[in-house]
Amino acid sequence: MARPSHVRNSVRELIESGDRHDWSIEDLHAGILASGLTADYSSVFRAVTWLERQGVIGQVALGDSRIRYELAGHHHDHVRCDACGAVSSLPDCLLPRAEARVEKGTGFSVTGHHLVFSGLCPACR
Amino acid sequence: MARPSHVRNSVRELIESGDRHDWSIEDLHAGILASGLTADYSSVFRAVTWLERQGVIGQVALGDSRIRYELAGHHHDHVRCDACGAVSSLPDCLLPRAEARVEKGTGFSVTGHHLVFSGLCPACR
DNA sequence: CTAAGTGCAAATCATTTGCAACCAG
DNA sequence: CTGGTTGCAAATGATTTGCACTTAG
Repeated sequence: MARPSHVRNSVRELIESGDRHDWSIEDLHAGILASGLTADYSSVFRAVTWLERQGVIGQVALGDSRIRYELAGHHHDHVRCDACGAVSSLPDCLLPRAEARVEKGTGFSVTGHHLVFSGLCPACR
Repeated sequence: MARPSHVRNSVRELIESGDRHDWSIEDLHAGILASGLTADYSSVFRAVTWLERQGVIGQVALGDSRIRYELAGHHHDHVRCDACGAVSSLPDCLLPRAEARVEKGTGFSVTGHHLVFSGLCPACR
C-alpha cells in the first residue's frame, strides 16, 4: 500500500540521523528545505503522523507549546535548559522500579512514564 | 493595587478546593459558570496567568494538548490514564537524588523535573 | 484504473491581546 | 480622577482537514 514518499523518507532520515531528539514539525520542514528538497508543511505533518502510527517515532512532551518527536525504541529521559531550550537525553532510565511502587500506591496499572528535568545547560549557567 | 476580582477568587477557590490537579482553563471556566457565577474565558485566562505569576498555581504538562494547572507548593508527580484521561497525583516525589545524578552526567544544573506516569486507572483496566 | 502521496488553502483549537466600558479606592 | 478588572472581538500560533492533481502499481 505504501508508495515511495520522499517526504516520509526525508523525515525518517532526519530523525534517524540521531543527533536531535526534539524535532518539531517546523524543524523537520525546515530541515527538508535546507537539504535542497521541497515538501509542504502539511505533508511533513502527515509523514510524522504516519511514522508515529507505525511506531517509528514517538512524541516527546517538553514544556514547550509544540509537539516534538524523536525516534521510538529505547526509552530515555530528557533534560531541558530553561534559558535556551536546549535538550539533552539521558543514557538510561532513572526509574528502574518506580513504576511498581506507583502501581501499589495508586491502583493504576502503569505502562510507562515521561520524565523531563529542567535546569540550565552548561552554556547558559 | 489588587482590587477585588471575583474571577480570580473563583479560580483560586476551585483550584484550592483540592480534589483536582489538572485544571485546564476551559475546565475552570466551566466550573465558574456551573457555580452560578459568570466570567469570560479571557478573564479566566488572565486570572490563571496572574495566579501563576504570583506563584499560587503552576503548570502541569500532561500529554494532553492543553495547558493544565494545579496548586503550587508541594512537589509531586502524576499518573495519567491513557483511556479516560483521569489524573492522580503521587504523595511524594520518587526522585530524591536523581537530580544530582543528572547533573553529573550532563553538566546541566538541574532545578526541577516533571514526571508523568501513564497507564490505566483502576476503573479502566 | 485505483489508491496513495502531495501541495495549497482553509478550518480548527487553544492561547493571547487590543480596546472600550466599568468600578472600587 | 486613576488604575485594575472585565467582556467582547479579533489576532496568533500550531495543528489538522478538504480537495483536486499527479503518479506509482
